[in-house]
Amino acid sequence: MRSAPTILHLDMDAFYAAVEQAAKPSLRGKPVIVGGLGPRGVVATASYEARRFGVHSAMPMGQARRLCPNAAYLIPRFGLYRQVSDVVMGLLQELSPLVEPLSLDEAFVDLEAGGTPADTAAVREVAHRLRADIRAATGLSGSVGLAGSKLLAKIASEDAKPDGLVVIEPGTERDLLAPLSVRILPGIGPATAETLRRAGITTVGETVEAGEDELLRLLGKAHGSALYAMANGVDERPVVAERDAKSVSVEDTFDVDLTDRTRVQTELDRLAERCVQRLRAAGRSGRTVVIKVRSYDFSTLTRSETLRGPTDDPAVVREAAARLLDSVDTTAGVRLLGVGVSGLADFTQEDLFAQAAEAAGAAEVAEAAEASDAGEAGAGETATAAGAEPAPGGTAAPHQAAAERTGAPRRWLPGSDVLHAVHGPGWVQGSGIGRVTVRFEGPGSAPGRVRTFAVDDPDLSSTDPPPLVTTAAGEGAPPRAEEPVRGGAGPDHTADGESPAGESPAGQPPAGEPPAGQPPAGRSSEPAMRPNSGSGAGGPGGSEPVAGTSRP
DNA sequence: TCTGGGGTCCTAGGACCC
DNA sequence: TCTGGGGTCCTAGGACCC
Repeated sequence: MRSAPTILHLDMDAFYAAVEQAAKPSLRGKPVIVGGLGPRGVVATASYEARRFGVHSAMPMGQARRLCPNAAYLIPRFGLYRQVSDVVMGLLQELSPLVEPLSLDEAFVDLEAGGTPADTAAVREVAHRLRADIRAATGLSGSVGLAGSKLLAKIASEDAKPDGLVVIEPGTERDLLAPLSVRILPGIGPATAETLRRAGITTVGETVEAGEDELLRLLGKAHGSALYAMANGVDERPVVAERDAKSVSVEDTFDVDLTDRTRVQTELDRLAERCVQRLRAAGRSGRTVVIKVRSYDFSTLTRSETLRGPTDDPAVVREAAARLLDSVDTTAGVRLLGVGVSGLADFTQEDLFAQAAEAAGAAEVAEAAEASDAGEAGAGETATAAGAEPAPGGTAAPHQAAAERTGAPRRWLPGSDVLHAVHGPGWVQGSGIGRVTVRFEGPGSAPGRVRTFAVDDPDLSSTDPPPLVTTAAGEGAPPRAEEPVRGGAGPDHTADGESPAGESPAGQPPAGEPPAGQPPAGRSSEPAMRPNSGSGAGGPGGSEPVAGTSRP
């Protein structure tokens, strides 16, 4: 525990949705929902405007559509989000060498390790400047929590949302936590909360009163003692800059359950290939191959096999996966398949050569070459799979790749960027029945017009997203009104932000019109994402999901 | 239109070894 | 030819997080 609030937690506000709003002026101030658009998709992020309708992360997309039928529904574009994330993480790196990213939109920073004086006024000033810098560099808002531990810093940033800054002064932790639900503590999910509830424990204060012995009895050793410490505001976890991944995995949920055993095997092979590509891209190899099979009824099983030594050979992983599948009955229908590799070791390219030479297996080498060729054939899909981020959407990609190979009509995915020979840059608002609707606007433009084309219009092509902020200084971001610090009574830089996390669903919209009037500039390199929606021929209803039904 | 995808950590039983 | 007691590895499942 620290005597000054020098641990910072940054959480970008409704990140994916906010990026899309920054990129698409006509969506600013409107409900935007990013997630899988297939029949089994879920919400990844809902903008604050959409949250007012009750839409939230992890909600099935069908339910979101019922609650908020007029929202713009968009497929996630992780390449773009990663670019923006890199900018934000770069700003954090300037504050301290100890930056621990938790995801694309969240990170801890140890300000003390970065030389910030250990007093509240100094860290508050750093956080204030950080938020302004993030807005200037990305046009987006982030919420910041400052406290003496990770636990409290994260609670503080949650309390600060959206677009705020909350400081929790060391010494106030226990009193602040006592009335809150146990669910705010990390590691307490639905199941643990229910176990505690049955024991009459619902708040953090009641957790403390129950005592450590009782918690150990209820939850076991590791969980119980961790909970007891946290409930008392004790959290000594350090900010850790870099952690090596311990496993790599890929999985696909299918639009329709797979029943044909040959198809199941084919999909498993594909997943093994994708998994190995990711493994290799990370320069790693692994010893344990895992497959995951989710059945029609959502029951899930895993099977694993540990090899004699680490591998990154696609054939080896594919064959292990196939062996594992032999022991699984799939006749009733497979909803999801996954392949993973764990027990990771560092595996440099040199090691690979050594291994290949040693094995002297010409066959092995040939196979590896063949596999990497096959990988390149997938173009956009491969680029996605090679990234560190999940492929978007709930639907398997193979149909799309197949469509491109056979010259079938292109799919225009909602939200994706396009370029028209006459009208310039825009984005796909929706498509179906041989038509595609494009809105012509970009991050720096005014809200644009909509036009409709035939899906095979030769003037229309896919393109990379333009950068959100194209300025070099200049009048980049508009100066924001003074920071809306919560609970901060008094101008003194001392304790504020004890306002309990109420999360009013009617909170202000994420303010922030990014700079206007900038011409869209150079390209960035977003890998083409083709998560595919709908299954090849004759999908249900024969039309595709349409984004942004709101009228111009 | 019920429930994504990529991870981490923990537990528990059995095999195996000393 | 009644079984003690670790320690480690492997496998499977589950809770949790973003």
